[in-house]
Amino acid sequence: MVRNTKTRATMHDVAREANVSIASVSRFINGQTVREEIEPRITKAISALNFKPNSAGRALRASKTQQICLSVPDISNPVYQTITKGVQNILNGTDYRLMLAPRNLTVEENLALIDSLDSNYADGFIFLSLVDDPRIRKAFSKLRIPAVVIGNVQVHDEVDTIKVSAGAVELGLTYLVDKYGGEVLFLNGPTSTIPGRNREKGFLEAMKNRGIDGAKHVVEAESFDVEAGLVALRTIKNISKYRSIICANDLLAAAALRHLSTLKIEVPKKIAVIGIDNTDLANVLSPSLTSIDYRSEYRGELAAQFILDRLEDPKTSYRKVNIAPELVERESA
Amino acid sequence: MVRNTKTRATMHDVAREANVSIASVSRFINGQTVREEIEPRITKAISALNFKPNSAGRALRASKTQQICLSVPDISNPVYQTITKGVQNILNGTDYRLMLAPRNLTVEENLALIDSLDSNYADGFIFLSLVDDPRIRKAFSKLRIPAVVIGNVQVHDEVDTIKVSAGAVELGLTYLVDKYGGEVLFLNGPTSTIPGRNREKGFLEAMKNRGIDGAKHVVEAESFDVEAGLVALRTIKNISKYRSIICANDLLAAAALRHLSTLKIEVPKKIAVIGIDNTDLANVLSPSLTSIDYRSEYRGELAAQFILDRLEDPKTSYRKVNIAPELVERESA
DNA sequence: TAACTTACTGTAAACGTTTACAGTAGGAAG
DNA sequence: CTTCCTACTGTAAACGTTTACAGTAAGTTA
Repeated sequence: MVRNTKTRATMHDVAREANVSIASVSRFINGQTVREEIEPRITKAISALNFKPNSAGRALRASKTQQICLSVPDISNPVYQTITKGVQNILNGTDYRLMLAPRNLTVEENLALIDSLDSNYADGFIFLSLVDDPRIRKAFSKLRIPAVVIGNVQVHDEVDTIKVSAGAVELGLTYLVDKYGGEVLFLNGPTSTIPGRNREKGFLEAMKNRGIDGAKHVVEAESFDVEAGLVALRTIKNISKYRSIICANDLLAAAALRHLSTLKIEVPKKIAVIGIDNTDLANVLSPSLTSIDYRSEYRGELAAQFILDRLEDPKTSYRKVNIAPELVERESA
Repeated sequence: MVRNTKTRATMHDVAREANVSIASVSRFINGQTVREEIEPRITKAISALNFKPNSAGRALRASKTQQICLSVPDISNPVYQTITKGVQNILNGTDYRLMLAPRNLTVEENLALIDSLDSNYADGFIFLSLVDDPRIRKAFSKLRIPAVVIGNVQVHDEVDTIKVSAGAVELGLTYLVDKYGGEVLFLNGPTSTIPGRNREKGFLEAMKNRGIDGAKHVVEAESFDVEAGLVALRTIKNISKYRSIICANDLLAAAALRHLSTLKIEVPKKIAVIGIDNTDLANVLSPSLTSIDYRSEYRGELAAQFILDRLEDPKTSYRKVNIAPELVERESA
């Protein structure tokens, strides 16, 4: 009954207090059945000593950290916040904790992160990178824990992947042309990123199908944020000749709305605007933003669920999911 | 030279390969000096075996997890994202990892979280709660790791705290009245939360100083988000009688802008709008939002720095910082 | 030369769990 | 009655580090 308040009670203390072996305490805690008689003794001892199992001891012995590492390019971007939230939604019901990795905007940051996972601080890895590189692919293939990839980064096949299918830009373009006619401007993010490349490709192909050389209708921002979007838009001399703008994400669309508002060009009356990602932002902007939804929160939830499933049963066959884009109409188009 | 590719190399393996004792390997890794002759042997063995120290072993022996737990009410809110980013900014330069706790909107969620920290999975705790409760205070006082509190939740004194001083609403009110005159509406969040209470108090006092009973000029949203803001605003019959609206955060301000835009009431020509928090949102909205800055990213950075400082030297005297509000003028007021 | 100091090294014991294994008690089956 | 099975139990050995301690070699001082 001598309780040391300075240091935490261990399983040994509980075992002594309950007058059972430490193994029984461990088994009881981990949900195995113990003799009916000793169960209340253990419960009592645990609460008397305020015992909580030590994560490190557990992790060391069982080689399980109960942690999932989530890596997104940049937590400033609403779409990654939404994905993070999705992951959290699922993890919170479990006894897994969420580790938020440092941002991974560059190849080097990605490599350092993937490398660090060798220190065994996480049981699973949810990976979302905007950049692609053979070194990333190689490092990734040496990973010793299950991983889920969100997005189109190229890695080996032994992972669950949640991709977004390519049709978003085409979908938006069709909508804009059908509804408004006229010329369409594509405000893209950097083509050094995977989505930048893919979305440009989607735009050019869709334009080609219409017999137009899309290249003249693209303006590329230096990054996927509002500032860069504004800078890019200011390079366009005669923006009024466009009937609509499709933007590679909602932040760029926000930039477009601001730019047009500054120029007193009415949206969508004069120029219609569409974003991609359908983040929380879309409902906050005025006019509210018509945006192409890739179900970010759901993708986060899916990723977390895939990891949990695989941790439970490593033999599960690898799942390859494609999320179809869906246009959500609001005021801006 | 027999390398087992199935299981990770341990320090023992490195020691054997380098023909030194495991203690020397450990010391070398932890930056202590070793005999000049053996240093290259260890380095070589480490890279040959691709050794990475195991976090769990380290954590168990050294009672240090190298993890900081961050708890914010709800990652959906831009202001907490910004704070998270600030924390990340500081942590990324160190060998500490960031754990993102589940949301803590309710008292129960807070209690469960604080309780869970007894499992020793984090070395430090950054705590930001909207709700206050004696049980939280009590649980918090039993915490065995250093903590930093962001915001005005009541806990014991042996923590570093980063508060925001009360003047924000007063500041905004003065600005609005001086600039526009007329009546001011205060769109508040729930008064069941700490900032809701404080901001209401600030508003009522500031109004009283002007000889006005502020109570009639307050509308309370059910939560600090856009939807709730819109719902609350719709209950106001004749909004045109107000010359300006001050909102308890930027999301509510976004709701105000949307509401006014729907009603075709020009901002700031007919009604001016001010938000609080000066989140990324402010620059994205149109008209861009005049908002009262509490330096969220900086607060996150400060919190992380405080934790690191205290982990380095537990004797550091407890710091109590107050962040003064600062009005950032943009288009909406 | 010896005695002392300095600067390092290796041995071995932790840290707090989980779990293989051997053991035991009690009931069922023969 | 013995034998077998079931359902538990406790002992003790890990897991991979860090670190107290004792030991040693080389350099310094007298």
